[in-house]
Amino acid sequence: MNEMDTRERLLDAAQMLFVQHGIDATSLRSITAAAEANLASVNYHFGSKDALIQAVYARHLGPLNRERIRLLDELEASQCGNTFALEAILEAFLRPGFDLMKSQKPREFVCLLGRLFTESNDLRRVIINQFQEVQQRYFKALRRVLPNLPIEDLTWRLHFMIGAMAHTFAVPEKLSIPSSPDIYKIGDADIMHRLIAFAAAGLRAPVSTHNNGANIL
Amino acid sequence: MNEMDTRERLLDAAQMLFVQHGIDATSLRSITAAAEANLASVNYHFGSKDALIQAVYARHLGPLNRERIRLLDELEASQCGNTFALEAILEAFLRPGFDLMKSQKPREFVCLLGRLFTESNDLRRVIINQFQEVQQRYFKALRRVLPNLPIEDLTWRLHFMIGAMAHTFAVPEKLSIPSSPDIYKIGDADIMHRLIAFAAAGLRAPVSTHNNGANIL
DNA sequence: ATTATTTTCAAACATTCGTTTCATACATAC
DNA sequence: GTATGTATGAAACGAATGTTTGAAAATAAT
Repeated sequence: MNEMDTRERLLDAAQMLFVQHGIDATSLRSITAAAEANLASVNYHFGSKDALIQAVYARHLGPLNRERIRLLDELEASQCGNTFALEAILEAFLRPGFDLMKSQKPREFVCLLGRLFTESNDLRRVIINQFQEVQQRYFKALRRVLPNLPIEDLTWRLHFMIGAMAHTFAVPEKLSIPSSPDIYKIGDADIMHRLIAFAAAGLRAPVSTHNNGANIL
Repeated sequence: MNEMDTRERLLDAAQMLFVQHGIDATSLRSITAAAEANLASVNYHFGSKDALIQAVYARHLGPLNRERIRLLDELEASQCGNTFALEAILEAFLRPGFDLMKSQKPREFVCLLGRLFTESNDLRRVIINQFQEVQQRYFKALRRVLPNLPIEDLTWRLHFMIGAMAHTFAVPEKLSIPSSPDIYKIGDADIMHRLIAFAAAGLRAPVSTHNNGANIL
């Protein structure tokens, strides 16, 4: 049965080319050429190009969100009410994504994952719906840990954190540092812990009453 | 001279359609149809589709970055060394973008601005180069305000903040709140101040020595 | 071995794309 | 008025796209 081989090769090739040139700019011919398959194989195995795109996402997105739920279940079962609960919740949410970056091919996927929010509106809503259960579970967990944070503030701060995460996933190059020509080699786990520290502090920030920032004009 | 009218109408139509369907998925025919112009007008006024895309960005991106520089100049001239200097720097950086959201057509542009980092690799690098002066200026300013923050941490935390900003610009819908059916009406200035409070706290967070997060496994 | 099913292949399908051409209308300057 | 440079118009160009077709090849089942 050579079917699964071709299917997987098509998914891998599509994923790589989507990262490299974007989804819309990637043709079926370039995909099948990279996968050493026939042009018609995409329509045979997936039905259409759109179905192939969805399949590329579905391959890793389901397990990823399931892992996020599992880690939160595990955390809530342990019932540790210490002051680090916030960091623990954030790690449960972020770790599954960062874990994908450790191996080569899944690392390409997190790049697509980061771009998901800015992809064409049609595809986005289809896939983000699968994200709602995760979203609701973590929202409730965070509200329990941050009871004094107004719900609107929690909403926006979660929005900011997801933006930071998506940007870290999507943009491979960091900000180029002016005074340093070298590239910093940092493990993926370190990035995750930096993001956790950043987001935790941001979530714990005092709520601005009206105009907390200094007026610079 | 009807020339400028057509040019502007093409830019407006292109901007709107780019936001709606993405850049690659938008054809010259749909642009010229929306602008009530002839198909050949794009190639006449801009030379090519790529040049049109660059023109759409260049129309607002130049003034935006210049304003960021101007506000930082103004801030550094005032030399206020109080504890709110960090928030003032962040506001100088963020305000020009959020100000664009106040009027209708520029608001469409910030959506493109947020997507810029995840656009096709060719266009991105061309435009991001114009961002380097801004980047270096603010990096130095932040290093002065946060002298104890290691340079790698500052780099990553700036990366996170830019991700939060880009995500806020690019994604119109906020996180849907489970326990609240209504949509929160918040002014754009409030969003900016929320982001400033979030990012300032994140930038001031204590540096994690090695593994600051709680181990959830 | 023969049938049935699945997978691959080359070729062509009809559209759509960005771009070009050349003629026409319009404005301004001499 | 005539000439000149600018803008718009309709039509066509070649190339590339996603999809379909029908036959050949390969695999599985009887």
